[in-house]
Amino acid sequence: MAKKYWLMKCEPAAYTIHDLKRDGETNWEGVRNYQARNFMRDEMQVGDAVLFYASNADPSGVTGLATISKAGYPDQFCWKKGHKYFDEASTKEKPLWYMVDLAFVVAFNETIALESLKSTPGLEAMKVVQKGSRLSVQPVTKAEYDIVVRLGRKR
DNA sequence: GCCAACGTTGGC
DNA sequence: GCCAACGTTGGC
Repeated sequence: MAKKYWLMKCEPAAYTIHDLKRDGETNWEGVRNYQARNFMRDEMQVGDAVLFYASNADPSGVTGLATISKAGYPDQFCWKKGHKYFDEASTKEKPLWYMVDLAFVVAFNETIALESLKSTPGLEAMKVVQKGSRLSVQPVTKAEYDIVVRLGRKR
């Protein structure tokens, strides 16, 4: 399968690109949205490229790059009673939610703010720049990915 | 911290 | 199957 490109959101209070740099690799668990789940379960492949996006941040924007190091597999945290992400609707026979693993690639020196994304030609169609877009895992095109990487390298 | 936009739930 | 109520997301 051809390499795909993604944007994945996370609040800095939960996890940042610097945490990922320190850890090298992390589990991307806790996604509880069907669209996002379907992308992780059905489409993500090892080696896919990821724009790491900080939401609810100052400023919000892309803070670095990551890559998929493990493709979609059942979210283990659904099965832990009492855990924040416990969900009894998900069983080992029929998992409801999925997670992937991410590996660190690079942290940008400066956040590429949402504002910059909005004003950059070629990125108009990105979901993240559209008002009210809450999807935490979203596909981006190679062209969009390349533009963002170029913005990141400049700084 | 506010609040608009969105997704999900549940009564009917 | 509609839609109001609710909970959550995320920009500001």
